[in-house]
Amino acid sequence: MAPISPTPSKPSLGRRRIAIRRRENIEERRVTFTKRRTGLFEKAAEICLMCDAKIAILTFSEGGKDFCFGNPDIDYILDCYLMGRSPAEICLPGGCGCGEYDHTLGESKQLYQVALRGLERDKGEGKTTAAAHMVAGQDGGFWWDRSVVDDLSLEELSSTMTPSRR
Amino acid sequence: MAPISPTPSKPSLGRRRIAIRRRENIEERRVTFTKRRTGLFEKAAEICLMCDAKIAILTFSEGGKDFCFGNPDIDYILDCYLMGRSPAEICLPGGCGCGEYDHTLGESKQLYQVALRGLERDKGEGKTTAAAHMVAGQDGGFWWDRSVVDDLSLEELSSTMTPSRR
DNA sequence: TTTGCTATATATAACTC
DNA sequence: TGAGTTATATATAGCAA
Repeated sequence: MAPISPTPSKPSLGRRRIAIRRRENIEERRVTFTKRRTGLFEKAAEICLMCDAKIAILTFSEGGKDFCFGNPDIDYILDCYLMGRSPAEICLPGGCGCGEYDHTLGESKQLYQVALRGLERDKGEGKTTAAAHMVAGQDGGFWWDRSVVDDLSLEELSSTMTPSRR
Repeated sequence: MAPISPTPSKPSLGRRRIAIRRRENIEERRVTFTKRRTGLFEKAAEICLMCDAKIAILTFSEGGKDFCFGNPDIDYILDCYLMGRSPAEICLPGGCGCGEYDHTLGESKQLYQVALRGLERDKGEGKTTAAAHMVAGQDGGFWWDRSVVDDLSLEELSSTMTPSRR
Protein backbone atom coordinates (compact mmCIF):
# COMPACT_ATOMS: atom_id res chain seq x y z
CA MET A 1 0.00 0.00 0.00
CA ALA A 2 2.89 2.33 0.68
CA PRO A 3 4.16 4.11 -2.42
CA ILE A 4 7.16 2.61 -4.08
CA SER A 5 10.29 4.32 -2.85
CA PRO A 6 11.51 6.86 -5.38
CA THR A 7 15.10 6.18 -4.31
CA PRO A 8 15.65 2.45 -4.58
CA SER A 9 19.37 2.99 -4.05
CA LYS A 10 18.68 3.14 -0.33
CA PRO A 11 17.23 -0.22 0.65
CA SER A 12 14.85 1.47 3.12
CA LEU A 13 15.32 2.10 6.78
CA GLY A 14 15.31 -0.64 9.36
CA ARG A 15 17.08 -3.90 9.84
CA ARG A 16 18.71 -5.41 6.79
CA ARG A 17 19.72 -8.97 6.15
CA ILE A 18 23.42 -9.62 6.39
CA ALA A 19 25.45 -12.77 5.92
CA ILE A 20 26.69 -14.45 9.06
CA ARG A 21 30.38 -14.11 8.38
CA ARG A 22 33.28 -12.06 9.66
CA ARG A 23 32.58 -8.34 9.46
CA GLU A 24 35.60 -6.91 7.75
CA ASN A 25 35.06 -3.35 8.96
CA ILE A 26 36.52 -3.07 12.43
CA GLU A 27 34.03 -0.41 13.45
CA GLU A 28 31.14 -2.64 12.48
CA ARG A 29 32.76 -5.56 14.29
CA ARG A 30 32.92 -3.60 17.51
CA VAL A 31 29.37 -2.29 17.34
CA THR A 32 28.00 -5.68 16.45
CA PHE A 33 29.91 -7.28 19.30
CA THR A 34 28.57 -4.79 21.82
CA LYS A 35 24.98 -5.05 20.68
CA ARG A 36 24.86 -8.80 20.30
CA ARG A 37 26.70 -9.44 23.52
CA THR A 38 24.06 -7.40 25.32
CA GLY A 39 21.37 -9.44 23.62
CA LEU A 40 23.14 -12.68 24.52
CA PHE A 41 23.32 -11.78 28.21
CA GLU A 42 19.68 -10.75 28.28
CA LYS A 43 18.65 -14.03 26.73
CA ALA A 44 20.72 -15.95 29.23
CA ALA A 45 19.10 -14.06 32.07
CA GLU A 46 15.67 -14.94 30.73
CA ILE A 47 16.55 -18.62 30.50
CA CYS A 48 17.78 -18.64 34.09
CA LEU A 49 14.58 -17.02 35.27
CA MET A 50 12.14 -19.00 33.20
CA CYS A 51 13.72 -22.43 33.50
CA ASP A 52 15.51 -22.55 36.87
CA ALA A 53 18.77 -22.89 34.99
CA LYS A 54 22.26 -21.79 35.97
CA ILE A 55 24.39 -20.12 33.34
CA ALA A 56 27.83 -18.58 33.08
CA ILE A 57 29.09 -16.78 29.99
CA LEU A 58 32.65 -15.64 29.44
CA THR A 59 33.33 -13.44 26.44
CA PHE A 60 36.53 -11.89 25.21
CA SER A 61 36.30 -9.11 22.69
CA GLU A 62 38.68 -8.90 19.79
CA GLY A 63 40.83 -6.58 21.86
CA GLY A 64 41.05 -9.07 24.70
CA LYS A 65 38.70 -7.33 27.11
CA ASP A 66 36.45 -9.68 29.00
CA PHE A 67 32.73 -9.31 29.63
CA CYS A 68 31.15 -11.95 31.81
CA PHE A 69 27.72 -13.04 32.90
CA GLY A 70 26.81 -15.38 35.72
CA ASN A 71 23.62 -16.50 37.42
CA PRO A 72 23.46 -17.11 40.28
CA ASP A 73 27.19 -16.43 40.36
CA ILE A 74 29.88 -16.91 37.79
CA ASP A 75 32.38 -18.51 40.14
CA TYR A 76 29.77 -20.84 41.48
CA ILE A 77 29.02 -22.08 37.96
CA LEU A 78 32.71 -22.43 37.17
CA ASP A 79 33.24 -24.47 40.31
CA CYS A 80 30.46 -26.81 39.25
CA TYR A 81 32.07 -27.27 35.87
CA LEU A 82 35.64 -27.54 37.05
CA MET A 83 34.82 -30.00 39.78
CA GLY A 84 32.57 -32.01 37.55
CA ARG A 85 29.66 -31.76 39.92
CA SER A 86 26.12 -30.71 39.31
CA PRO A 87 24.90 -27.63 41.15
CA ALA A 88 22.77 -29.79 43.40
CA GLU A 89 25.88 -31.56 44.68
CA ILE A 90 27.81 -28.45 45.50
CA CYS A 91 26.47 -27.11 48.72
CA LEU A 92 27.79 -26.55 52.14
CA PRO A 93 27.04 -29.14 54.80
CA GLY A 94 23.64 -28.33 56.16
CA GLY A 95 22.86 -25.91 53.39
CA CYS A 96 21.47 -26.57 49.96
CA GLY A 97 20.67 -24.66 46.84
CA CYS A 98 22.38 -21.79 45.15
CA GLY A 99 21.20 -19.32 47.72
CA GLU A 100 23.41 -20.95 50.31
CA TYR A 101 26.61 -20.80 48.32
CA ASP A 102 29.50 -19.38 50.30
CA HIS A 103 31.54 -17.14 48.06
CA THR A 104 34.49 -17.07 50.40
CA LEU A 105 35.02 -20.74 49.74
CA GLY A 106 34.21 -20.99 46.07
CA GLU A 107 36.09 -18.23 44.36
CA SER A 108 37.26 -20.52 41.63
CA LYS A 109 39.60 -18.01 40.09
CA GLN A 110 41.42 -17.30 43.31
CA LEU A 111 41.54 -20.95 44.16
CA TYR A 112 42.82 -21.81 40.74
CA GLN A 113 45.68 -19.40 41.00
CA VAL A 114 46.51 -20.43 44.53
CA ALA A 115 46.47 -24.06 43.56
CA LEU A 116 48.76 -23.38 40.66
CA ARG A 117 51.21 -21.74 43.02
CA GLY A 118 51.27 -24.92 45.03
CA LEU A 119 52.00 -26.95 41.95
CA GLU A 120 54.84 -24.72 40.92
CA ARG A 121 56.33 -24.91 44.37
CA ASP A 122 56.19 -28.68 44.29
CA LYS A 123 57.92 -28.61 40.97
CA GLY A 124 60.67 -26.46 42.37
CA GLU A 125 61.20 -28.92 45.19
CA GLY A 126 61.55 -31.77 42.75
CA LYS A 127 58.54 -33.66 44.01
CA THR A 128 57.02 -36.27 41.77
CA THR A 129 53.72 -37.23 43.25
CA ALA A 130 51.15 -38.80 41.01
CA ALA A 131 49.13 -35.62 41.01
CA ALA A 132 52.01 -33.36 40.10
CA HIS A 133 53.18 -35.79 37.48
CA MET A 134 50.00 -35.54 35.47
CA VAL A 135 50.72 -31.96 34.63
CA ALA A 136 54.40 -31.39 35.23
CA GLY A 137 55.38 -34.53 33.40
CA GLN A 138 54.12 -33.36 30.05
CA ASP A 139 57.35 -31.81 28.88
CA GLY A 140 58.70 -29.79 31.74
CA GLY A 141 57.61 -26.42 30.39
CA PHE A 142 54.71 -24.42 31.80
CA TRP A 143 53.49 -21.42 29.90
CA TRP A 144 51.83 -20.21 33.08
CA ASP A 145 54.99 -20.58 35.08
CA ARG A 146 55.29 -17.00 36.19
CA SER A 147 54.92 -15.33 39.54
CA VAL A 148 52.44 -12.74 38.44
CA VAL A 149 49.35 -14.39 39.77
CA ASP A 150 50.04 -13.45 43.35
CA ASP A 151 49.33 -9.80 42.87
CA LEU A 152 46.13 -10.07 40.94
CA SER A 153 42.97 -8.69 42.43
CA LEU A 154 39.71 -10.45 41.81
CA GLU A 155 37.90 -7.20 41.36
CA GLU A 156 40.23 -6.09 38.63
CA LEU A 157 39.84 -9.25 36.69
CA SER A 158 36.16 -9.95 36.56
CA SER A 159 33.07 -8.01 35.76
CA THR A 160 29.94 -9.88 36.68
CA MET A 161 26.68 -8.71 35.27
CA THR A 162 23.63 -9.87 37.12
CA PRO A 163 20.42 -10.50 35.23
CA SER A 164 18.52 -8.20 37.55
CA ARG A 165 19.99 -5.50 35.37
CA ARG A 166 17.07 -5.92 33.07
CA MET B 1 -8.27 -10.08 4.75
CA ALA B 2 -8.51 -13.47 6.37
CA PRO B 3 -11.93 -14.28 7.76
CA ILE B 4 -12.42 -13.76 11.45
CA SER B 5 -11.77 -17.00 13.27
CA PRO B 6 -15.02 -18.65 14.23
CA THR B 7 -13.37 -20.06 17.35
CA PRO B 8 -11.88 -17.13 19.23
CA SER B 9 -11.21 -19.39 22.20
CA LYS B 10 -8.02 -20.47 20.48
CA PRO B 11 -5.79 -17.38 20.27
CA SER B 12 -4.61 -18.38 16.80
CA LEU B 13 -1.59 -20.40 15.84
CA GLY B 14 1.95 -19.11 16.03
CA ARG B 15 4.11 -17.56 18.67
CA ARG B 16 2.33 -15.97 21.58
CA ARG B 17 3.53 -13.39 24.01
CA ILE B 18 4.44 -14.72 27.41
CA ALA B 19 5.70 -13.03 30.51
CA ILE B 20 9.38 -13.49 31.28
CA ARG B 21 8.96 -15.25 34.56
CA ARG B 22 9.38 -18.74 35.93
CA ARG B 23 7.37 -21.27 33.97
CA GLU B 24 5.48 -23.20 36.57
CA ASN B 25 4.79 -26.21 34.40
CA ILE B 26 7.82 -28.46 34.53
CA GLU B 27 7.27 -29.77 31.03
CA GLU B 28 7.18 -26.25 29.64
CA ARG B 29 10.30 -25.39 31.64
CA ARG B 30 12.20 -28.24 30.07
CA VAL B 31 11.09 -27.54 26.52
CA THR B 32 11.79 -23.85 26.88
CA PHE B 33 15.23 -24.58 28.29
CA THR B 34 16.13 -26.87 25.42
CA LYS B 35 14.91 -24.51 22.73
CA ARG B 36 16.34 -21.33 24.16
CA ARG B 37 19.65 -22.96 25.03
CA THR B 38 19.99 -23.99 21.41
CA GLY B 39 19.22 -20.46 20.34
CA LEU B 40 21.72 -19.07 22.84
CA PHE B 41 24.53 -21.27 21.55
CA GLU B 42 23.76 -20.39 17.96
CA LYS B 43 23.86 -16.70 18.75
CA ALA B 44 27.16 -17.11 20.54
CA ALA B 45 28.60 -18.93 17.54
CA GLU B 46 27.50 -16.09 15.29
CA ILE B 47 29.14 -13.49 17.51
CA CYS B 48 32.40 -15.43 17.52
CA LEU B 49 32.36 -15.65 13.76
CA MET B 50 31.26 -12.11 12.99
CA CYS B 51 33.31 -10.25 15.59
CA ASP B 52 36.47 -12.29 16.19
CA ALA B 53 35.30 -12.86 19.72
CA LYS B 54 35.95 -15.77 22.07
CA ILE B 55 33.07 -17.10 24.09
CA ALA B 56 32.43 -19.88 26.58
CA ILE B 57 28.99 -20.73 27.94
CA LEU B 58 28.32 -23.14 30.79
CA THR B 59 24.72 -24.06 31.46
CA PHE B 60 23.21 -26.35 34.04
CA SER B 61 19.67 -27.48 33.56
CA GLU B 62 17.25 -27.67 36.42
CA GLY B 63 18.17 -31.34 36.80
CA GLY B 64 21.86 -30.53 37.09
CA LYS B 65 22.93 -31.72 33.65
CA ASP B 66 25.48 -29.50 32.00
CA PHE B 67 25.50 -28.27 28.40
CA CYS B 68 28.48 -26.25 27.36
CA PHE B 69 29.64 -24.16 24.46
CA GLY B 70 33.13 -22.94 23.69
CA ASN B 71 34.82 -21.19 20.82
CA PRO B 72 37.58 -21.71 20.02
CA ASP B 73 37.69 -24.08 22.99
CA ILE B 74 35.94 -23.99 26.31
CA ASP B 75 38.99 -24.82 28.38
CA TYR B 76 41.03 -22.23 26.56
CA ILE B 77 38.48 -19.56 27.45
CA LEU B 78 38.30 -20.73 31.05
CA ASP B 79 42.07 -20.56 31.32
CA CYS B 80 41.98 -16.99 30.11
CA TYR B 81 39.40 -16.09 32.71
CA LEU B 82 40.92 -18.05 35.57
CA MET B 83 44.40 -16.72 34.96
CA GLY B 84 43.16 -13.19 34.44
CA ARG B 85 44.85 -12.91 31.10
CA SER B 86 43.48 -11.83 27.78
CA PRO B 87 43.52 -14.40 24.98
CA ALA B 88 46.31 -12.51 23.25
CA GLU B 89 48.55 -13.06 26.25
CA ILE B 90 47.97 -16.77 26.52
CA CYS B 91 50.00 -18.42 23.87
CA LEU B 92 52.85 -20.81 23.74
CA PRO B 93 56.33 -19.43 23.21
CA GLY B 94 56.77 -18.97 19.49
CA GLY B 95 53.09 -19.47 18.77
CA CYS B 96 50.28 -17.01 18.86
CA GLY B 97 46.54 -16.96 18.36
CA CYS B 98 43.88 -19.42 19.31
CA GLY B 99 44.83 -21.83 16.58
CA GLU B 100 48.10 -22.54 18.29
CA TYR B 101 46.64 -23.39 21.66
CA ASP B 102 47.97 -26.66 23.02
CA HIS B 103 45.14 -28.55 24.64
CA THR B 104 47.43 -30.91 26.46
CA LEU B 105 48.69 -28.01 28.51
CA GLY B 106 45.54 -26.02 29.04
CA GLU B 107 42.89 -28.44 30.15
CA SER B 108 41.74 -26.18 32.90
CA LYS B 109 39.44 -28.70 34.46
CA GLN B 110 42.08 -31.37 34.76
CA LEU B 111 44.60 -28.86 35.98
CA TYR B 112 42.14 -27.50 38.49
CA GLN B 113 41.55 -30.89 40.00
CA VAL B 114 45.20 -31.79 40.00
CA ALA B 115 46.07 -28.53 41.63
CA LEU B 116 43.47 -29.10 44.29
CA ARG B 117 45.03 -32.44 45.07
CA GLY B 118 48.30 -30.69 45.65
CA LEU B 119 46.65 -28.31 48.06
CA GLU B 120 45.06 -31.13 49.99
CA ARG B 121 48.34 -32.97 50.22
CA ASP B 122 50.04 -29.88 51.56
CA LYS B 123 47.33 -29.55 54.12
CA GLY B 124 47.84 -33.12 55.21
CA GLU B 125 51.53 -32.52 55.71
CA GLY B 126 50.83 -29.52 57.87
CA LYS B 127 52.46 -27.05 55.54
CA THR B 128 51.60 -23.41 55.89
CA THR B 129 53.01 -21.65 52.91
CA ALA B 130 51.61 -18.33 51.94
CA ALA B 131 49.81 -19.87 49.00
CA ALA B 132 48.17 -22.64 50.98
CA HIS B 133 47.27 -20.24 53.73
CA MET B 134 45.10 -18.11 51.50
CA VAL B 135 42.65 -20.93 51.09
CA ALA B 136 43.27 -23.34 53.91
CA GLY B 137 43.34 -20.57 56.47
CA GLN B 138 39.74 -19.56 55.94
CA ASP B 139 38.30 -21.81 58.61
CA GLY B 140 39.97 -25.16 58.17
CA GLY B 141 37.05 -26.81 56.43
CA PHE B 142 36.97 -27.56 52.72
CA TRP B 143 33.71 -28.58 51.13
CA TRP B 144 35.72 -30.06 48.28
CA ASP B 145 38.00 -31.93 50.58
CA ARG B 146 37.24 -35.37 49.27
CA SER B 147 39.29 -37.85 47.30
CA VAL B 148 36.82 -38.29 44.51
CA VAL B 149 38.50 -36.06 42.00
CA ASP B 150 41.19 -38.56 41.15
CA ASP B 151 38.90 -40.94 39.39
CA LEU B 152 36.99 -38.49 37.28
CA SER B 153 37.32 -38.72 33.55
CA LEU B 154 37.31 -35.59 31.49
CA GLU B 155 35.12 -37.17 28.88
CA GLU B 156 32.46 -38.01 31.40
CA LEU B 157 32.32 -34.54 32.77
CA SER B 158 32.15 -32.24 29.80
CA SER B 159 30.16 -31.99 26.65
CA THR B 160 31.52 -29.40 24.30
CA MET B 161 29.48 -28.23 21.42
CA THR B 162 31.39 -26.58 18.66
CA PRO B 163 29.79 -23.82 16.63
CA SER B 164 30.61 -25.61 13.40
CA ARG B 165 27.53 -27.64 14.22
CA ARG B 166 25.50 -24.99 12.48
C1' DT C 1 32.32 6.03 22.75
C1' DT C 2 26.92 5.20 23.91
C1' DT C 3 21.88 5.78 22.88
C1' DG C 4 17.67 5.73 20.29
C1' DC C 5 15.18 4.99 16.08
C1' DT C 6 12.76 2.38 12.38
C1' DA C 7 11.71 -1.50 9.61
C1' DT C 8 12.73 -5.90 8.95
C1' DA C 9 15.10 -10.45 9.89
C1' DT C 10 14.99 -13.83 13.07
C1' DA C 11 13.66 -16.49 17.27
C1' DT C 12 10.30 -19.00 19.31
C1' DA C 13 5.25 -20.50 21.83
C1' DA C 14 2.05 -23.55 21.07
C1' DC C 15 0.83 -27.05 18.27
C1' DT C 16 1.29 -31.46 15.32
C1' DC C 17 3.44 -35.73 13.84
C1' DT D 1 10.07 -38.31 22.84
C1' DG D 2 12.24 -35.20 19.14
C1' DA D 3 11.65 -32.79 14.84
C1' DG D 4 8.71 -29.68 11.93
C1' DT D 5 4.93 -25.81 11.33
C1' DT D 6 2.85 -21.27 11.74
C1' DA D 7 2.24 -16.84 13.14
C1' DT D 8 3.83 -13.51 15.92
C1' DA D 9 7.06 -11.43 19.48
C1' DT D 10 11.46 -9.86 19.68
C1' DA D 11 16.29 -8.76 18.23
C1' DT D 12 18.97 -5.99 15.57
C1' DA D 13 21.36 -3.44 10.94
C1' DG D 14 22.05 0.77 9.52
C1' DC D 15 21.49 5.41 10.42
C1' DA D 16 21.34 9.67 13.32
C1' DA D 17 22.23 12.60 17.36
